[in-house]
Amino acid sequence: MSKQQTIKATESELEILNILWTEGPSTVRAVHEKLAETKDTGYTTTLKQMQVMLEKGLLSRDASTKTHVYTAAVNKEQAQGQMLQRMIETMFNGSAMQMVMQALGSHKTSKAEQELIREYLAKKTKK
Amino acid sequence: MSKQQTIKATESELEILNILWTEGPSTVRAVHEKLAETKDTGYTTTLKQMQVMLEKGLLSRDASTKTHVYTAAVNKEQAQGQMLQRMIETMFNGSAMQMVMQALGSHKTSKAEQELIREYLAKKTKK
DNA sequence: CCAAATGTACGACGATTATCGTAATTGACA
DNA sequence: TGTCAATTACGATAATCGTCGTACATTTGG
Repeated sequence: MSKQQTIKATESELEILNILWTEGPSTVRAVHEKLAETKDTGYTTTLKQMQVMLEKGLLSRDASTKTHVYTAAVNKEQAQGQMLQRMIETMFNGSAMQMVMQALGSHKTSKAEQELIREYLAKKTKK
Repeated sequence: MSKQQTIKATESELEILNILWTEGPSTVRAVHEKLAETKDTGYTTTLKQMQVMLEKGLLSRDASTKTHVYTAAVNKEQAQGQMLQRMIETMFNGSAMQMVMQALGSHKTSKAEQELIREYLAKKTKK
């Protein structure tokens, strides 16, 4: 069991990881098509990125058929937690609350979202 | 008022920005000393980074005296908001709640912190 | 007034990123 | 079974990052 010390990924890599996390094991073409919805880069770019990510241990793949199938090799929750933690440390002086407040205060977070968060916390408190 | 389109900063730059945000206008030496508490790089490295950040418009400076004084040129709340938003979009499928849940679920977030967040939200709800 | 000491400027270097062109491979099917 | 369209492999390139050595500039204390 290769314990992944610290997960380090760039913005682009995170995008790819997220696609794999939500879509499950996918081909390069599938990932690329998903990416193409928001950005405009060539197929080989995506391919290369995923090959590099494989090298780094961020992805794994099944190469038994012509069209390889890639899978996220890092745990979603763990990766998210680490990213968040890093952000909290470098930008919010280590305070998760400051970060949550910023997230809730932002106009980009909808009222509905805020309401959901409150409910979640209420439930968590009550338990 | 030069509208900063999108604030883009690396991890290192964020560290420097955060120091300036909390300490206020500072000299390179002051920033470097603060940085030295956690990392171990040379003075000129910090200097160069800050010069690059000046170039990029992330910092401004008063060079009227020998020892220049640098100031964060980007708004703290705006920068934090953008970073958060980007993270929410690329890693949490656009859901702030998913992010908050992850942050609260992490064992790195202390009970005390969680309690504070609950209080904050309770107050916000009551109002 | 001049020599340390303290700062800044400049540029270089290796590593990594994002991007892509082109070559090699392979599997399906006519 | 040979061809062709799709896919992967293999660099190459330009940009950015983090790092620092070294040269140049400027105070300031003796």
